[in-house]
Amino acid sequence: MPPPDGRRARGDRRRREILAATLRVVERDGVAGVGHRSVAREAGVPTTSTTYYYATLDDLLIATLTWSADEMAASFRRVALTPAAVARFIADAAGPHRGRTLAEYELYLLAARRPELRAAARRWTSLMAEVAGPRDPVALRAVLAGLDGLLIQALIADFPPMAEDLEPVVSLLMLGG
Amino acid sequence: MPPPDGRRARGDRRRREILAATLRVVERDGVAGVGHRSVAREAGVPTTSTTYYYATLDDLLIATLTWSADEMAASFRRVALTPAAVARFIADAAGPHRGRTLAEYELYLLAARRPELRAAARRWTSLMAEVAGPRDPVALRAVLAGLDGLLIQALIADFPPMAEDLEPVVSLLMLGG
DNA sequence: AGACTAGTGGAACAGGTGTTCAACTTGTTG
DNA sequence: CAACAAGTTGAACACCTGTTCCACTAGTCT
Repeated sequence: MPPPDGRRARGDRRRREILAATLRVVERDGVAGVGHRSVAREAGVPTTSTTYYYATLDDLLIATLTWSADEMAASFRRVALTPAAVARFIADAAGPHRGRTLAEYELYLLAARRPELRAAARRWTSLMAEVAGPRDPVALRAVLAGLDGLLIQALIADFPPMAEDLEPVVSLLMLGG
Repeated sequence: MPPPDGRRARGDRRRREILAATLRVVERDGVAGVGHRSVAREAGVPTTSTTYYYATLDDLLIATLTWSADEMAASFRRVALTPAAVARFIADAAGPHRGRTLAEYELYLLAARRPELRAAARRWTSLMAEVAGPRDPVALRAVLAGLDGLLIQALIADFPPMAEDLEPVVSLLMLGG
């Protein structure tokens, strides 16, 4: 294997820091708040380094949102497929991880206008489909749609819903299959 | 009744034209594309008239999105509560009325960050709840979430789904109640 | 008639934007 | 060592932004 290049190692670290800073900005101010300067300020680096690692703002945004979607999908993979556990996941997504969930739906909206982002946006639903195995596809679509709807509606509720309140709804949706 | 003031009549007309133009811009380019100049160009009016009728860009955006949400809710009111009709509604929303539906979800996202927009964003779900009457609230929430999810997933599909494909899923969701 | 009001629209201001450039440091390789 | 590559960064460019100002027209009212 090739000897590690110290420069590239530091570069990769900085690239990841910029990505993480961008995600924080999206969580706080939405996609609209992302700019070379705002991200650079958040990451504590000069303005030019964001353009060094991501030629255009679009590249930066796309890289950030797909990365975030991957992380969210991965975290969902660790959820047991019981109504209680899924209800807890939704409650957490709308509460403690609200910013991350918002970022996910910003990606949805961007994907609606840009085909190249769609695969990333569908990541967690297609992962779910894979995990669920070869069940009734109609029931599966119903569950996935229901969970997506519960999530987005939780985001525009005045107070984030509690897992106990979500559980019967989730249960009903999952029983459909 | 007071005699009509020609100036105010024209003014109101222009105000509505600006609103409609803003909605067209949102449909085409998203909330990000809304600016005094882009809207004015779309409406065929000088840049200053948008600020004359809506003091700030925010006012304009909020007025546009809540108006659009009201219209969408009203159009849903005319839908028969059968799986076939609802499936048709979703297919239309993701196909011919795609732009309008996208605008609706831009409002969702904005509402997630701004409490004052939430009532408007929840308009169509609360209207549905009212129409459905005093049914099982758990089943109702499941249906509403399912429809919302079907809509948003239809927006990030590679091809807008057809009503016939949606119908069994809608049917399953509605049978839950 | 004159006074008042609603609406119009061109010009401009101050500030922010994405991106480019070129000089620079630091690390790696022959 | 010299030659090259990777990364760093302040300054600057051209452009676009929201908003304000003000002179102006045209309806309405007494």
